Amino acid sequence: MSELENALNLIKRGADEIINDEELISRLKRGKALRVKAGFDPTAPDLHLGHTVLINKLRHFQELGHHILFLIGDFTGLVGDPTGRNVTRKPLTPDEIKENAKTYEDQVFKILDREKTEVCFNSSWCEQLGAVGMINLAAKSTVARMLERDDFKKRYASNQPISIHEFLYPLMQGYDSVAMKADVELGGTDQKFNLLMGRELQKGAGQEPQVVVTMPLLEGLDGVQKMSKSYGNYIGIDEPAGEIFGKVMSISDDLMWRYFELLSFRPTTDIEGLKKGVDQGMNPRDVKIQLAEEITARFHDDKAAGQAKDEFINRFRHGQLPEDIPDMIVDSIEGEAALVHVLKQAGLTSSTSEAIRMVKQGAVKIEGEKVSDKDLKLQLGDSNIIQVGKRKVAKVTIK
RNA sequence: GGAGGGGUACCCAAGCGGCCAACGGGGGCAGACUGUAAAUCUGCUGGCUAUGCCUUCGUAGGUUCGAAUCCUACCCCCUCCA
Repeated sequence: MSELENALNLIKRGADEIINDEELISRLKRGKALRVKAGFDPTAPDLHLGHTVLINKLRHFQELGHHILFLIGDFTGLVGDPTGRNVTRKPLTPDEIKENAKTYEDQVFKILDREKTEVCFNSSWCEQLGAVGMINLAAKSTVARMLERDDFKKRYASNQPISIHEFLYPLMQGYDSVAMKADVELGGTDQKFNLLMGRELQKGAGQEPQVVVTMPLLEGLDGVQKMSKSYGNYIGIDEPAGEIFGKVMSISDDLMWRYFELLSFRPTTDIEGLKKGVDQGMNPRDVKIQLAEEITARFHDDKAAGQAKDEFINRFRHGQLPEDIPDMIVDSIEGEAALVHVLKQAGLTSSTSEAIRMVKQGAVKIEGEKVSDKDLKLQLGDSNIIQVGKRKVAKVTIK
């Protein structure tokens, strides 16, 4: 295979769509490093695996020697993007944005090479635009065109509100491409419209239009909705190793292959092999463990991933208690403390009502013994390991 | 500006004077089972100083022995017309 073919294969891996192939090929043939842009919103500095699908693709480009432009949409952050929410987001202060941007960098450079990545802020050109500039920009598109966009169309059809300024976002994003002279822009499939707007505006500005590469949206832990913080179905890349490992293990056996495709750095041939193995009777659990280990190691290290794996196996396959059990101290009243109140105070349940429910359902164990009496009292000086369900444990001392 | 529809728990969505802490679904949690925090099945899903009490059906008042349900005002969303 030629170098060009190798490059193309890597770029295409997992990608949903490339607009368009020929333009990409002809640019690659020139042999010059391409300016590859991807934008991120600074309102959500906690990255999750869904974001990394895109970052992994940036890494592919980086490995091929291209110039990565990591754009932080701080201007957007100042205004407050209302997309999909009915609660107005409070605009961020410049300090908060700076803070978030820093968090972003810390997280992103677990995947990208810091030395070879240029971080940009769109405020540096958007602020110069001014009201006149904005209106000129707005004149470059039409309402009908905006309503073609799938999410606007859907919201419009289902009587969901669309604010006027949401129409400005695609334009601003497109303008970023002009200002950055992007050769390639990456985004999720939901970004397609915005990405294409970049092409339009670049043409208007006399530039060669950028090649657009869209990446599929990663499904969250539920396997249905896209991974997002607001759905609570995400794996944050800042989470402890044990959490990342466990969450990966909690995805369904079907979803696992999707994660392999979009998140693993293992060659496609490896993954095909694993699939065949499972078809021939290999336990999917063991394959999932490999995936969990790879992903955990990426955001921590091999050692932490190994520990997370051992702990997981001990805990869930052999039913052992975790190694680190937090110590909690709960006050007694007149020498005793009701179990349900202890559970709440120790943070094992969120309310006493929930504690009662948990006891009723047989979820509470003291020193491994199931508790069925919801009126049980603990005595002053008692110190017990209390479990609620499989995942919550604490050593609770009554003081 | 005019006419109409609508705002119910984490989300969707019933209820339209007492039997409503509020049907159903989703999500979440728990239990059983298991090869995994997979799949499947079952249960639970406002709070509390707890056999009772308190808060919750857009907001604020009112009617009533009693309101998510009726009345008034206000706020917000949507549709059509202008």
